[in-house]
Formats: sequence, structure tokens, C-alpha cells
Amino acid sequence: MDENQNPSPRARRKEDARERILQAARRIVLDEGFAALTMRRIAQQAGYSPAALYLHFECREAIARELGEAGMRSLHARLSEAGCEADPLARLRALSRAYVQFAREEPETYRLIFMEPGFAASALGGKDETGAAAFALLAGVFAELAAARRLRAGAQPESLATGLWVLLHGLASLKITCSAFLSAPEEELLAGMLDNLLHGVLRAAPES
Amino acid sequence: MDENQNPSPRARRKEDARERILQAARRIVLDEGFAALTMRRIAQQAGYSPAALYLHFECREAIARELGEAGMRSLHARLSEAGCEADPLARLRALSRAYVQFAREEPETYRLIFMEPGFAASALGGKDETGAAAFALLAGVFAELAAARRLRAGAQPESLATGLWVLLHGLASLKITCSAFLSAPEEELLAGMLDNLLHGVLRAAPES
DNA sequence: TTTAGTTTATGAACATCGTTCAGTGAACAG
DNA sequence: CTGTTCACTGAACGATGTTCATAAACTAAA
Repeated sequence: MDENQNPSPRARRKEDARERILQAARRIVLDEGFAALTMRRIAQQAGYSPAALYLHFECREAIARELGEAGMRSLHARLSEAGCEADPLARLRALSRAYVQFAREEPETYRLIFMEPGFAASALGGKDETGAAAFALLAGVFAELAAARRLRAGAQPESLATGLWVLLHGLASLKITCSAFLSAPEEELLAGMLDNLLHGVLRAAPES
Repeated sequence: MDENQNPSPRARRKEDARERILQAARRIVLDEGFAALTMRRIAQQAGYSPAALYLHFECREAIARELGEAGMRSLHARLSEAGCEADPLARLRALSRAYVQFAREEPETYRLIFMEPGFAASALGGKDETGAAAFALLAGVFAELAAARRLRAGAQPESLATGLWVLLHGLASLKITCSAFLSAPEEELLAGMLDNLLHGVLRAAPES
């Protein structure tokens, strides 16, 4: 089909409208939170009638889903940026910091991706390649450590990567829903947890 | 004031009504999920008119909050049951298993307590003693380990307890919102993560 | 340009949501 | 028995997601 090889003014304006609606929705989530993401509110912000949104999106959830996918791309970009550290241990710490930093700076986006029912399930479990790519960044660290024989016997890289994600998500989501509970600064908590993880997982005793 | 030292039939029936409403709400959350917790649905299930609920509760969120507190008591009870293990390491594993098991068996209750905005914050950060008691069960393990000098130098019991909660919550909540992502069985994942944690935290190398 | 057809946008409406309120009957106190 | 309080209801208000008939705007063919 016509991918983008002949952007007729029709299709162009339609794509513009879609993008403007998404932009309005993104702004609402950032400024007023996910709970404020209302069809009427989006329409008002985008300069449309509420009914007009249904010409470009199937339903409210479709908009939220697309917003979640964009958020996942944003998270992946941040992780990619942190993933250029050469040393795997430094990279692991950089990736972890970038992850919780994303959740801290855009809590409503993080909630939309990972804490609302029906989004994360399709984003990570389904065919979304961005989620898989983000996970691969974490898995790469442990794969590299395993290749260098720096993991203790019996440690499986994939399980470790999953465990790291569990840890990061636990910290990020608890900070969002239950910030009063995490008494210590999360950066400090994160550093301590990573230290524990590495102490338990690495073969030798690498300083830092 | 009159705590319960003169249960006039008036107050008794009022308390009964409250309890019946809560019971109906609990059933709805368990059977149809938290999203289905509607005032009209609760009223119908309890045999009341929707408006009648406001004679016993301030608003929908008040009902949900009370349900969340009851859920927290239930979680605390489960943890208490698992907390009678004498050996601290075995107790840690039992507590962890009980935690994720609760989240697996009552995911909607767990979501209500820890994943919805405005509940966990008040339950754990505020003056809710049940949440603090539940956390104390985890902290007790590490306090005991510290007293027996089985923790590695520099390991702070309180931080370790928080870290364990982070880990458990990460596993429980990812299982709920993103079950497709956790490929390995969660029991297996939990065991591996606990092993890593202990390997990194304990002084000697205790088998099992 | 005129005409026919498709696309885009709207306003009104429906069902459902949380919540409020005037009114109704029953249970209580004197 | 009487007057008052209490538990409860039906109807309503505003807001939600969504649909539909209708109108305006743009596109393509005559």
C-alpha cells in the first residue's frame, strides 16, 4: 500500500490531525495526570469536537495505548543513551538510574505504560518490539558478564535480567503509588539494592 | 465515647448495613475486578438504593479505602502465619512466598491496596498500623540476622527490608499488569532472586 | 466550471457513572 | 398517642465514553 511514497494532502492532513490529538493527550497526561485524560478534554485541547476524535481513533483506550507506546519508545531512548557505557557494571548502574529517573520525571507516563490494566500486557508480552529492545539492553549486561565468566556458577543471565527489571519496576512503582513509604532517597536505595545484587551474583569482588 | 459498651439496636443495624455493603463490595472486587466496583453495582448487590450507600459511607473512595484496609489486614494475617518459622532464612522465604501468593490469589485486592492512586500512600505512609506491622515482619528477619552477625559489613537491616519489599512488590505487580512478560514461573523467579539477595547479603555461605 | 462523491467535522443524543436532595415511611422518645 | 429522628428511596444534575444523522469541505470526474 502507499506507505509514505505519495503523501496526498488528504493523508497528510489526516496524519496531522492524529498527531495533534496525540500531542494534546500527551500534554494532558503530563500536566494533569492520566486520570484527567478525557475525550472531551482531549478534544478541547486539540481544538476539535469530542466526536471528531473517533474519526482518528477507535476509542479512548486506543489513544491511551498509542500514548503508552510512545512512552515506551521514550523510555527505550533513555535506556539506549545510558547503554553506551562500555563497562558492563557501570552500564548496569547507568541503565538502572535512567529507568527510575524516567519513572520519577514522568510518573503518569510510567503509570500508563506499566500500571494500568491492559497496556503493559500488550506492550511487553505481545509483539511490541520496543519493549523487547528495552529489555534486551538489560539482558545484554548480564550476557556480557556471563561471556566474561564473571557470574557465579548457576547464575542464568536471562533470569538475572528479569530480576533486575522486577527490582527496578518495584522501586519505580512504589515510588509512584506509595512515595511516603520509601523513607530513604530512591537513588540511595537503588544503589544499595544493586550492590546487594552484584555481591550475590558476581564471582570475584569487584570494587565500585 | 460508647465504643461498644451499649450496642443499641439502632447502632447495631447501622453497623450491619455497613458490613453488608462492604461485603457486597468485596465480592464485586473479587469476582469482577476493581474496575467493576460501581456504586450502583454495590447497591444492587447489597439490596439497597444507590443513594443509601451515602448514609453509611462518604463516597465511593471511602468504600474502596476500607476495602483496601481490610485487604491489608488479610495480607498481614497471611504474613503473620508465615512469620512463625523460627529460622530467619526459612522465615524470609516463607514470608516472601506468602506475599506473592496473596497477590496471585487476590490480584484485584492487591491492585486496590498498592497500585491504585491514593490508597497505598495513606495505608503505608500514613498512620495505618497494619501496614507498618506487615513491614515489621520483614524487617524482623534482617534485624535478627544482624543481631546474629550474619549480615555482611555495612548492610543496614532497614534498607534490606525495604529492598525486599521492593522486590516482592515488583514481582507481584508485574505479574498482575504484565503477566505475559514474566516467562518463568514466579515461584522460580522469586527463589532465584532471594538466593541472589542472600548471597549478596549474608556473611558466610549458608546452604539453603 | 459544474457535478457527484468521499472525507471530515459537528451537535444532539443515549447509557452509565458518582453524587445530591426533597420527600416518605418506619422506628424511636416523651 | 404524638412529635422527632432516622433509614431509605426516586428523581435529578453534571460528567463520562460513544454513536448517529447531518452539514460543510475537499476531491475527482464531467
